[in-house]
Amino acid sequence: MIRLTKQTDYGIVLMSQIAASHGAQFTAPELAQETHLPLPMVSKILKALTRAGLLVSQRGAKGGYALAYAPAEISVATIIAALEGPIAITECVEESEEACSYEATCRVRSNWQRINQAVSGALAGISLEEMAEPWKTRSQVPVALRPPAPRPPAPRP
Amino acid sequence: MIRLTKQTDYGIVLMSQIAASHGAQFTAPELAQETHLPLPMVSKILKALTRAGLLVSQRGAKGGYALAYAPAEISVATIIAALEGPIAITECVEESEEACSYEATCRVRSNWQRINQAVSGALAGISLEEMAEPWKTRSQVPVALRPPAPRPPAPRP
DNA sequence: TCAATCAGGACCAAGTCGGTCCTCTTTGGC
DNA sequence: GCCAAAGAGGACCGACTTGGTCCTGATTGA
Repeated sequence: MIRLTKQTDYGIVLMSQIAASHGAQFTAPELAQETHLPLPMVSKILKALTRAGLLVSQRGAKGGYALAYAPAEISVATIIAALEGPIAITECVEESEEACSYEATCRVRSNWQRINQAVSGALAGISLEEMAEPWKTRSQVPVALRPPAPRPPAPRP
Repeated sequence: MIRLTKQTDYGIVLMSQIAASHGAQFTAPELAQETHLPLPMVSKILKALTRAGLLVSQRGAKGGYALAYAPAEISVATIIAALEGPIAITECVEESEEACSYEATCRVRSNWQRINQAVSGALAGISLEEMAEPWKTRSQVPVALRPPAPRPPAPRP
């Protein structure tokens, strides 16, 4: 299914939590408590985000994690990419030019790129800053659109 | 990762193949041959698409599958939904109101809806008709947009 | 020196996916 | 009326991915 892993899900929650207190530094246990997520998981994810360069860490006593960039500069797409690699809706859009054997005959190949761009464009259009505050308060138009989506065929009797 | 299952991937390929020959009827073996996908898989997927109402099937000798709607009326989102259920980027946007236990404290809950809408909007904006022909030939603007996506932070040294 | 923190793996149970196969039912042609 | 071609519907299994835990270091401030 088109679904983020829980790790990424949690990662966005954590980043949002940090973003909500501008520039503050949090320890893993603090974040685990505030988000009600299991500490080992939180710790694991924070490490990954640090390795990816989205967080900066301070070791030792009085240590913790803080954002490496302003919330407005970090998009949801970036966080996803940090935790699970480049967004690739399908194997055949992955950069690894591992030549899918059907490439020559596959008529949709080029269109996968397009779908992928649509999705990652949508995700790149949402910043951490926006994630940190409830949606309601924002007067926003939805990000991706095109006239009324083709009405989904009703389930046949 | 944000990735479609192969079943869905193949499903879109198959639907596109059928769409490319307007209204024609194909047998599973024919489609397997044209797309170079394993027959049992093809068969399985066609059955699922039929059950979902996107294809109509004709049993018996001279049987086969054909589209239930015009290619322009079927969106990629519809196909995905048919094969793997409603698009839900995260557990907490699933309709089943299975009350995630953190709901009260989760600050991003409402924003997941938004991400989900962005993604499904992007997918709903691409029709099967477009998938059936190579991208190059179309003079299209990308589907999902918003001004220049916030530049992704460069990987830190 | 010690306790608090982060870093980096190893490890495992459970679930999901990709793929195959088998047995029915339906239908058209001879 | 019989047979072959085709779809319908499952059962089944191996392999991989995920979610989650735990352990052992390395740093650093008090």
